[in-house]
Amino acid sequence: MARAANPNLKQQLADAATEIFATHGLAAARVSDITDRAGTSKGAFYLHFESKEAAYLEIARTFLDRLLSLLGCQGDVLCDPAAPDHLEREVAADREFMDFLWQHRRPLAMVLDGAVGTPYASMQDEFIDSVLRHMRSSIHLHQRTYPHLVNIIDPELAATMATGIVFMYARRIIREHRPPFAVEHLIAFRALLASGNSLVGELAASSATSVVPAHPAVGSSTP
Amino acid sequence: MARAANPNLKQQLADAATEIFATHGLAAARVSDITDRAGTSKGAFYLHFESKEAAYLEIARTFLDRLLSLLGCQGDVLCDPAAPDHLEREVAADREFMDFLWQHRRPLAMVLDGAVGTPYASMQDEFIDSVLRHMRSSIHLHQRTYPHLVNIIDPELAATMATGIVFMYARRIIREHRPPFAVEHLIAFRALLASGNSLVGELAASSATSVVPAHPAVGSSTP
DNA sequence: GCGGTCACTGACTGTCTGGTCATTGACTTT
DNA sequence: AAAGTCAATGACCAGACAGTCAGTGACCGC
Repeated sequence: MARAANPNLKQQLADAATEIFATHGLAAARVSDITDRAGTSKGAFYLHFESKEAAYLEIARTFLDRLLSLLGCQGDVLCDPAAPDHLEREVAADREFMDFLWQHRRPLAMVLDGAVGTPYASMQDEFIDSVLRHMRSSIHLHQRTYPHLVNIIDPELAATMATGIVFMYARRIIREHRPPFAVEHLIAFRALLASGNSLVGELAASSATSVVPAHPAVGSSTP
Repeated sequence: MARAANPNLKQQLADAATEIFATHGLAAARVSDITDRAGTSKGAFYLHFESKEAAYLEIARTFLDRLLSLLGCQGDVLCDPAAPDHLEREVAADREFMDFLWQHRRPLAMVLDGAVGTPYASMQDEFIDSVLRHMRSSIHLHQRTYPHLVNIIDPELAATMATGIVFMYARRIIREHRPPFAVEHLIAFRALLASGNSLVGELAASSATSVVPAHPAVGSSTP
């Protein structure tokens, strides 16, 4: 054996690359920017990464896989809307998700902003699609808990709105570098759905005539 | 006088540049890509634009100014929520706005995706801020028309949700190159607000006990 | 403390592209 | 039709940067 490799070097390079990709984008990022920031040399970079593009791909993939894994786990935990602590679990899951985005705001910025004009531009779409799918299935579960929900709002609109809230949150943490108060927006949105459901329920109960048909689901958008 | 300049050349160059910037981003766009697409020479490009960056700035600025102008005009037209045709006007304004984004989807893509790592990256924020401001004032007007609205939803959350819907729409037209059915989502969202307002109103009327305090505005987020 | 291995270095190369400018030739004026 | 003007061209230049590789010396086993 000879001198041992620095076990942290690849991670240092990945961290530096994440920051540079997030602020400059893939095309404008210089490998020398990355190695300067990591306090190492260009040669070291190419010992650990095939190319600048390969480094981008590896870092972005790792981030997206973690995100998908988190959303997958949440889906498993929340799959039973009849559980007594389901609401608490859901709020906890939302907070965990928003916190995940906050903790990973640099790779998030990199994926959302960094790869225009490259074969990796589709990663932004992958992020949006993942969140949208997650929200669709989440809203689908809500429909079991809140029986009147389907009379109030088209599920696709609700999922789009929830995803839009997440996206607005993402843009804000990317820009302001601090967690905005808007963490609560997603939770508030869910509370709104619950509120709407119980309002319709109470109204149906207190009124002789069924009012529900007068308020059909708005925004039905199945093409 | 000598030979006359081609009066369309600058516009041809701007159109080509918009497309190239939208697909490649500012950093990765080549001036030769632009001139090839416009069917002209590099020299001609520099007769009309100071530099690649200046061309980006001019095109993006023109787009954003048109957007601001549209939103400003809409604000003027809609400032009287007591007008009898106010609802129709509002729906028309929303459709006009969504259609504007569709018609200008290439400069939109350019502004949203194209300028990471340059001094022009802030234009994406300018777009979001403009829409958010527009939605805030729009929701503010709703509060006069729908007196119970303030009991249902925090105005800031509502504005964020509306902006999120617009953003989701923008991302979709950029990706799919065809107007999604989601044009109706914004209009449906407004209908939802109206619906919620009348539900609370009906419930308050039909119930002896005031139910409204049981459903305070959710997501109050004034920091 | 010596020889061997290999992680790491950074000067160097080739390529790519933003921007320039001498030249061309289309069109006008006389 | 000759002279003059200037829009437009594209070969060229200079600088920047991705990626290479011969060299260095830190660390290991002996």
